[in-house]
Amino acid sequence: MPLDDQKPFHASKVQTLTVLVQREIERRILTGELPAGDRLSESALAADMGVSRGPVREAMRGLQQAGLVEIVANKGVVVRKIGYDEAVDLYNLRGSLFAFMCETMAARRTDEQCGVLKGKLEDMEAAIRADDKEAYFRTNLDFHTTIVEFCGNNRARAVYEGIAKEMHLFRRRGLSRIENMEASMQEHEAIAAAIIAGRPEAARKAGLKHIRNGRDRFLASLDPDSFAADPERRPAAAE
Amino acid sequence: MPLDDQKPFHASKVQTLTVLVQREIERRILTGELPAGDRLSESALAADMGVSRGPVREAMRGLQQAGLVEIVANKGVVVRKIGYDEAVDLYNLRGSLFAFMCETMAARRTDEQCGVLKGKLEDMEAAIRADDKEAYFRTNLDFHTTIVEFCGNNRARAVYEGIAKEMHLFRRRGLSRIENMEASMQEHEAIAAAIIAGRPEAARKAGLKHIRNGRDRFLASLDPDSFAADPERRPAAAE
DNA sequence: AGGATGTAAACTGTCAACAGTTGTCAATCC
DNA sequence: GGATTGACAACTGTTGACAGTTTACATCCT
Repeated sequence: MPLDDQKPFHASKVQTLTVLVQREIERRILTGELPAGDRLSESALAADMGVSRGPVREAMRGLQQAGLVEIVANKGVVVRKIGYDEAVDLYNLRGSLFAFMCETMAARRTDEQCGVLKGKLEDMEAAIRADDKEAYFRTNLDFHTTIVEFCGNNRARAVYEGIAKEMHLFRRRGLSRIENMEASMQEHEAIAAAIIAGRPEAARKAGLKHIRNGRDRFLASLDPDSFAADPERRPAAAE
Repeated sequence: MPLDDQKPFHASKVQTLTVLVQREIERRILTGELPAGDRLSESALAADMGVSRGPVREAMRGLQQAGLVEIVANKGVVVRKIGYDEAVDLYNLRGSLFAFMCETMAARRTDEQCGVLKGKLEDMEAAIRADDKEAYFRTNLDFHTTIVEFCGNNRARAVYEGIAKEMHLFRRRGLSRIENMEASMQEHEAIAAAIIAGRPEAARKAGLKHIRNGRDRFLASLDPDSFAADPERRPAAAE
């Protein structure tokens, strides 16, 4: 037993290669390192990470179920590409989920949770006063995460986070810019107020409105060719 | 190759073994053939199905992401066991999703879809008049599926169906008996009426109420020891 | 007898090799 | 010249084997 191993704790080998690989590929997809539509070669990825193809294949199976890649038999796996309609669907679904979480948290909230939520709100206000868009983006994310966690429904949280990851497939990098911090902030205040007041229905409506506004802001910001890469998904401009 | 069978056309080999295995294991779990809490041995399953361990392992990875099994490194995979609180969470989440779908369909419905929906409703009425619980159960399922499909949001449908599968993990077999067909039928009529009338908000409320009533009926029907198998999940009756 | 310890069996994690399929590209034929 | 065909290359699907870990059990000591 080599006792020179300088690991702080032995917590190293409890991780299986498959999990590591899946996490790494997911990271590459979410950061855009592997852009949507890219074809992923098992051999190449395996060689790149210094593992065999087994763990890579298993990781792919997980990513497929998560909706991040598509697998075609005997052809390979590609990073999933999301069309216009699907993007709208995802926004709507996420809105419904977030509304549900706001509602649920409003019904179950504790005083401590309210305190934490108020804190996040103040962080955002501070970022606005400092006109620090980067900080606002971060605290904004934090605010959402807080609600998602405090709603207490773990399955809903898992689904929500999965959808959020999926949405990275069409939100281009650098969307961290917030167009209208004040408007966004007002929506956050409405959500927090309803939750803290313990009014589930009001919280639900506020949460839904917030995501819908985000959706509309995003769609409005699209140049028409954004989804041109897969035009066959586009036509259904109805509804 | 004992798995693939009497396919009339050669359309069999486009299916990969992993998919077949995953489907088969999922079937065994949903039918209760592999009960919740059971430990699954890769070697045993592989031998039983006449394939090697590779496809089985890949299938497991997919089932894990779907929430049907849990995988612990170096220990194995067990059919997921759902505690009382998680069951309630799943019902609530499903209610929120179904409500969203009713709302969405009400906003997008076509005349043709309304016709189909009316047809399903009549099928259920016929089953009630005939006092055929089996037929009612079937047409009831059909009614729900129709809404889920016609809402047009494919991602929402996938999530909903995943949740529904997961709920099989705690709904014991033979729950197909419907306690109160008339009450259930009234709720269905309210949903259909709101959708056909094109009133999204009313449809949402009707759909939500329906699942909530189903949840309460289910919870009320529990003998207190139903979830005793994993008592550590029970205590958190607070919050 | 009861608990600790060491050993063996069984199983999971990983890998490398084989088999089958898809897509490409050049040679051939009309 | 253009389309068809056939072989080759690259890749995926599947398998069997090997290595490391966990678990159960028998043994030994107190």
